[in-house]
Amino acid sequence: MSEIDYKTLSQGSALLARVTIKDVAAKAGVSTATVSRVLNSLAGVDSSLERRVRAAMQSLNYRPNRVARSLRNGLSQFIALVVPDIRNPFFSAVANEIEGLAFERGFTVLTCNTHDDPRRESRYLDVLTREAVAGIIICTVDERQGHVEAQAALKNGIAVVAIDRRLENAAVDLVMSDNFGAARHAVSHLLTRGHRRIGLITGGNEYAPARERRLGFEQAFRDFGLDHSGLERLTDFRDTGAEQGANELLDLPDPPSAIFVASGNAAVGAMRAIARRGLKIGRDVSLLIFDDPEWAEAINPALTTVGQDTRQIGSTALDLLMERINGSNQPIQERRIATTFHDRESCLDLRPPEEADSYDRRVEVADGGAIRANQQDRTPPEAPSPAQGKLRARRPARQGR
Amino acid sequence: MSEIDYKTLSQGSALLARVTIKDVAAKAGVSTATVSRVLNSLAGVDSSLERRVRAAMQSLNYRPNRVARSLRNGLSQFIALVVPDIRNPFFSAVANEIEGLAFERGFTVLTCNTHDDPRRESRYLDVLTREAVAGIIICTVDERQGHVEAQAALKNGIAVVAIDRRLENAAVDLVMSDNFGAARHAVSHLLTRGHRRIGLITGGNEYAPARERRLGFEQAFRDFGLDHSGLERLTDFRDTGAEQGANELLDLPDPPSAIFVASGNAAVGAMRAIARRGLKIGRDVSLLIFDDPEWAEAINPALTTVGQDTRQIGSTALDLLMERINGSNQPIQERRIATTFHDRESCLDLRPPEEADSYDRRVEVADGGAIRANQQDRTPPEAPSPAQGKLRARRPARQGR
DNA sequence: AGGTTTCTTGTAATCGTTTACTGTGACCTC
DNA sequence: GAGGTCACAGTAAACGATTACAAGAAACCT
Repeated sequence: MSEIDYKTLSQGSALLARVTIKDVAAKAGVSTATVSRVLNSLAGVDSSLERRVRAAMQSLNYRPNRVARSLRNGLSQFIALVVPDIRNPFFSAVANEIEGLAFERGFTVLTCNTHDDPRRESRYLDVLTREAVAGIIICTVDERQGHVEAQAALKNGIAVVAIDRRLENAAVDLVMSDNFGAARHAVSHLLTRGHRRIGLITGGNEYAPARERRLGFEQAFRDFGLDHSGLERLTDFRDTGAEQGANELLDLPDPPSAIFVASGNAAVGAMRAIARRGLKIGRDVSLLIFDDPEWAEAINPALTTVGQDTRQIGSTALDLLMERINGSNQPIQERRIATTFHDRESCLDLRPPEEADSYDRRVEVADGGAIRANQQDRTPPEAPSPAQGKLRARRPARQGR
Repeated sequence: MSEIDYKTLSQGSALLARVTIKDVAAKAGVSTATVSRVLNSLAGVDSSLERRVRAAMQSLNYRPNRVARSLRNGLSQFIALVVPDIRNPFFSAVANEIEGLAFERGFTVLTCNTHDDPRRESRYLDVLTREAVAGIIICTVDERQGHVEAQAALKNGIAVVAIDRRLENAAVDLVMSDNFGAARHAVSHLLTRGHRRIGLITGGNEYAPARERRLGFEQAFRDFGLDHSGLERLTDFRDTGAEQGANELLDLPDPPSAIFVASGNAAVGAMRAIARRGLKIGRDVSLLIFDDPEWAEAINPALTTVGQDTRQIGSTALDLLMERINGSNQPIQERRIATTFHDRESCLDLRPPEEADSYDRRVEVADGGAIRANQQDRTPPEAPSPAQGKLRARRPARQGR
């Protein structure tokens, strides 16, 4: 706040003389080694000296230089989060969780958008390695090839954890939702309510979550002793692809009575397609989506969704990463995170009223699709609790729509 | 890929011997100074030497150590983005833009969520200063106090640019939407269509954008020669506050015929309130929201919105920041970014059919609310082009609803 | 008292760059 | 040919921390 400040300020990028460990040492009348020891609270410093050092640090308002520390230690206090697109609510929610917890542990998060571009991903990983980040949490663009750069990072002592997508051939921990179980449960929900022609819009086979969700979709049909309807549309996880997929499905001579969209991003596209042709969700066509963005509950009709536990995914990934950073040699882990099924208003019950039974509105789904009632539910008159693993239709078929 | 790699890999955080500038110098038979000169493409290196050095770098696969460089230079290749909440689509869109452009310029982005907590913000700024980031783009939590830490950063030669919120008493550039004009235009839209009781849900007075949007709201009434309706609800920019505000408005004996929600986040809360009481947007109550999240267009009815130009905000902020980083001494700048009005389906036209005139569906709003037709429009049969600055109602009053 | 151990502190090397300064020829000029 | 300039390359000192090692003092033992 003195005049000097304004002078340097007006000089643009001129650097103020910063207070270093040397200044503290001089002020306290000790060596820099001692200051450093106090700084890192290493044992073996006389308490009177320590007090003097701390006082000096205080009065000089000393803040250690993190860059110098990184250079010396070979590791920084950064962790990186590498995702395809931070605008995707799923990723921004995960990012939010990771950032919050990391900060509390003294780490700062580097957010790296790859925009689904493998070259960008590898350039990022290269930079991150050179910045000596302590760890990387990554949702790779290319499950097959991503491991190359990841190995390089590992070789440099950087911890790596994969989220949401597999990193094949790389010895890294993985955290992702129980996609198979969630999809299976969701589609069972539709089948139970009489839907038989169910469309699926999902990403291509190259991503584990897309594969697993499709498999869950098909498994649900098998659980009911039905052939799956052949209404799968493998597009990408973006809204434009999904819009096209939805258009194709709705153009069919015998269109599906319900559509399961396997990602929140894609759901926007599907909804656009539905709206554009003047159809109403929950009346003309049922919609069930994977992911539970904030707005899904606020619109009319409120969407029935599969919510991923972004907080749990984020915190689990960070925990695993921290363990690795701290030198853990545990075997590679794969953690599956339970999802929550939010039964709202976008799925018609096609059964005649007398057959419709009550059910929970909010169900946690884990263990491959087995159903558990959620304690927080407001209206759990009777838990359905079907046969473990195998759900059975109560009625044979009944053509939807 | 050799056995050595796996050995170190299994040792957890053991560091591989990295190839340094010394190795390159040795291999090329020159001094480290020369290598550094080549690296930074400084003049005065014999071309044959340069070739040898480059060859050595190639064959050793040398990558400069960014941390060492930072320590020496006092500046890193990081820029930080400090925002209240990255989950807010507005911020994640801005972040996406900034990240993309920064990466192309060789910078990596640190994302810092303050969660609307001033202490967290100041702790972050402290860390960022110690990490010697090159620049900070910040949407402060506290317009009054934020400047303290920002000054500290400036003193350390770190460039600072404010977005979306003012940083009072700090000599930093500012980039934000033309909030006043956008709100004025949006509310004029409602007034033109016969709405008279218009609710406003916005953030408190402590934030410049909230203030400006409220002022724009009131100005629109004045433009029409009307008293503004006294239906303002100053809550916060979050969904819960907005939900409560909407409930209050809808509970009124004479509820508003339209509600203007001054932020996308808050809109979710307002919509929830509307849905919970079984009202239908665009039929029972008109809704107009600030911000244009992706889903606004996909739902039914599609929401009429004021879209902020997140790309322009991001790129302008980054440009200004880069100029400062490169030592620009330009006077402080304030850049206002034009918004785009998306006229969709959530606002009723209360006029009798014969009075309703055609209008543009998508209008860029700049210069304090003056209207310009947008070239991309599909249906511009006749530009309304009202008197500059002053809009006039074509009919006196007509009580809405 | 001498020797050994223990505890505390300091000295100085180190991390991988950048860069001010110095040195060394080559070339030019008078 | 002496003196001056220039272009290039190398030497070594930073940047600010950490830490192996040495040194000194105190305590303890025989």
